[in-house]
Amino acid sequence: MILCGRRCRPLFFVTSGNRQLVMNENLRIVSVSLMAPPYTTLHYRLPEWLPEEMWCAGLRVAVPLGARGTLRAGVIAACGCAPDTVPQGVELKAVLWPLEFVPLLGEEYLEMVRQLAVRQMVPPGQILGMLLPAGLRSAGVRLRVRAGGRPRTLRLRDIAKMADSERHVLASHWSAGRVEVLEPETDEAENDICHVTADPPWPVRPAARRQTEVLEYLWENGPVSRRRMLHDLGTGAQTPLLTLAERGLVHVGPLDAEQAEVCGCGIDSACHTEAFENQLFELTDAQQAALRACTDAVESDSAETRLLFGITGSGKTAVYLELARACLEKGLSVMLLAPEVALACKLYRDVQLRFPGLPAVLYHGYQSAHEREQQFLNLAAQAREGRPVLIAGTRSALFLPVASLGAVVLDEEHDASFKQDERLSYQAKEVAWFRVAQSKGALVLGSATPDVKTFHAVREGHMPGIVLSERVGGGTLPAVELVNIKDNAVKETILAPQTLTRIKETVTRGEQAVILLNRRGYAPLMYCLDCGSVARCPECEIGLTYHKGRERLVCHYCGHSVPFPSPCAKCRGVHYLPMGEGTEKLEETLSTMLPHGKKVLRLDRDSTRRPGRMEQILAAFAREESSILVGTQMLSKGHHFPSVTLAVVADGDIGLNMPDYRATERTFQLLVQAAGRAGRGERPGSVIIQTRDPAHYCWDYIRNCDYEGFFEKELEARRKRRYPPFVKLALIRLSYPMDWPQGQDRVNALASAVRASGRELGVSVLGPAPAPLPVLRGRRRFQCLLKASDWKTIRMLFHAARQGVPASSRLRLSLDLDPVNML
DNA sequence: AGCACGCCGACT
DNA sequence: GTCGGCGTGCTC
Repeated sequence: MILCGRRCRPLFFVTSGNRQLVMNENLRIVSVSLMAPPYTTLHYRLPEWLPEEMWCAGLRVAVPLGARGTLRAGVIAACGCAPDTVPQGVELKAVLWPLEFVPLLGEEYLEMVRQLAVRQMVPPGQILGMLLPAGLRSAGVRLRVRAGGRPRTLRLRDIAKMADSERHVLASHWSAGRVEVLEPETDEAENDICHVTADPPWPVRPAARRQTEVLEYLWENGPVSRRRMLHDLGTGAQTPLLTLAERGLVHVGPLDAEQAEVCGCGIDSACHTEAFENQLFELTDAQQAALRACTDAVESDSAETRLLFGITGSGKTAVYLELARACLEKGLSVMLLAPEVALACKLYRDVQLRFPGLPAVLYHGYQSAHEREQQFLNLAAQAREGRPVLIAGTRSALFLPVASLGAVVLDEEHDASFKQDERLSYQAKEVAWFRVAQSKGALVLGSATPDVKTFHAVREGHMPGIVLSERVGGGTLPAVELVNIKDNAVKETILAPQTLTRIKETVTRGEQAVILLNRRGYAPLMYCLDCGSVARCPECEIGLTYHKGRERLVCHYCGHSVPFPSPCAKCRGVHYLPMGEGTEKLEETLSTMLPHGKKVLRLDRDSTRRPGRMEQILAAFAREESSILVGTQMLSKGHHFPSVTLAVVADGDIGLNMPDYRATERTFQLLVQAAGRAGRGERPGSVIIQTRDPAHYCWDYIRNCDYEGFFEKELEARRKRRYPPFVKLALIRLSYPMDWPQGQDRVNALASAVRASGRELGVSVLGPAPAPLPVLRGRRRFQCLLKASDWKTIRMLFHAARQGVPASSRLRLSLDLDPVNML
């Protein structure tokens, strides 16, 4: 096979007539990865109406598909395919027209796409469909031709209908630069973003079921395009949506600039960014050493990894920024990536503050489609010209095109959200490593509580670790205190009396407190006093959580909800006992207990559903409009409030008993991070952790902020129980619809096949056991845990298992390598 | 995703 | 007898 290079000229000419013809025939077949369904990679002839040398891998093209020749956008995967790679008996269609003059994607980018495709076991087109912004994978573009008299605009499908001679004329205009590719017509349904404008309960008649359905859907799914909503809810939702829009309960339309701003970066004005003015300009010796270690990694002629292990406030960001500058000065690109939009924005702002005028770009998922498209195009152009850029963003920025990547920095590398994404499940660390490996750059992992696997790699000598052990500016670590709540006398709240006292003292002094409770809603369990049953989700069999403000019982796994009050599903009774306590109730309880005039704010997924709400809440708390902020783990990340002197972890045990080998590790990380919220200002802070198990080994390490001690203990436990980093772990998830009678038999049959090939390949197979959530969204779920010495064997096993399931089967199986949550 | 082809209920 | 429902299957 002959692959054309970037500037694709035919690789060779053969002068003798006949042979040249044969060669040209070969060169005139390309394979195209479709970026829209069916996402396959298909072969096409190159058309005679455009010059041969313009086609090359990475070029986006429009191709006809199917009997009616409807157009799809695709990317040329390879040029000059041998005719024998084309399946027999298919008549090749011709590529219709290119979508651009120069290829959007370079060879390195295509290689990344191929790798991802292999790893996810999906066609490359599907990967492209996920990585490129919508406008760049649409065949709906128009061409503006400036030739002769007045310019005309034509759609690509008009070209499909043209006579050959006409196409040749157009082609000559194209080659002479008289044609411009216009952006695809913006799809109104795609551009209209719908979101709820008021918190529940909403003033809607109970009889208006469709309106309630729309509101609940939007509440559950956040701002979504009208297209997606109608797709999910059916076109029947159109009328109720318009009614709601008219009544002002729902906003429909493009997000205006102000809202878009607040959606992503309003956080800047809400939180004080750390005082870089004082700290950053002079690096401490430790920071200098860390910086040197990182720049060495950039300069070496192989790709290298560094762990930057530093407690909160030890000045990691300053090192990142100096590293970024060093890279740019050498003409290399840099990516600074954070696990959350707000943190990414903060990094970006830090860059702007520190190095005004540097070519920096902010990229995250909350930007408009058009914005992302422009960014992608811009970066691709810079990459083609080899100009270095600095990208600050969330992990989705990993997939932007850049030239000569000097370094990728993953801040908070232990964060689980570096693994998961709704559309694409990937390990940011692995993709980042792949990208720096391509350019022999450096991967810098930063964390105060590194992933156990990462730290193990350091200990084993696979990567150098750099320690920043002192807080810049000499702030002290907060004192950590355990409160036993096993025999809590006060039943109304999970907060023990002494905790309450401490909270009251704090707010009376005019200081602030944050309270972490990792359960949203009002009450996680609703107990029917008439029949003694607990309200459960009909789809998931999981307990429904009472949301008081919303007047509904909600399933936290699938989002299904029922109005409350409504009769018990079992006995039609109407008397319930709410049990347990979520953030909503804690907020309510606390506000009745505080001294007069002291207020409570709440930060969780429910209070921040409307665009901009999170920033408003954080800003109000930063302005000290309230004394207490109650919230889920959302509030443990990176925010900096100088007046907070007390952090309370209301239930330190959540997570310790989860069915996940990483539960302890994650509890440790979360709690250390939460502890970092207190005492970041002038006044010393303290932390209270409430627990039913004060003897658990992890508390001592948390109290002393002793990561390494914790690491040793945890590693020993994993060695004993054969968990990563000592083995590779994967989960095969199986599910079938509950109404499928043969389901159980099929699962059993598949399971014995998997166990058999497991024995053959040396993979230990556990299960299948019912998943921790045995029923979800109407499907019964099982999982098989696989332990092997390498990933390849696991993939082989999964491939074999999937071969054994007919395509028509209602049994679904998916492979999760190194599962982040085992639920 | 579209759009074909292909087998079973309420109509001229 | 036909029109039409949407259940599988393919697209170079």
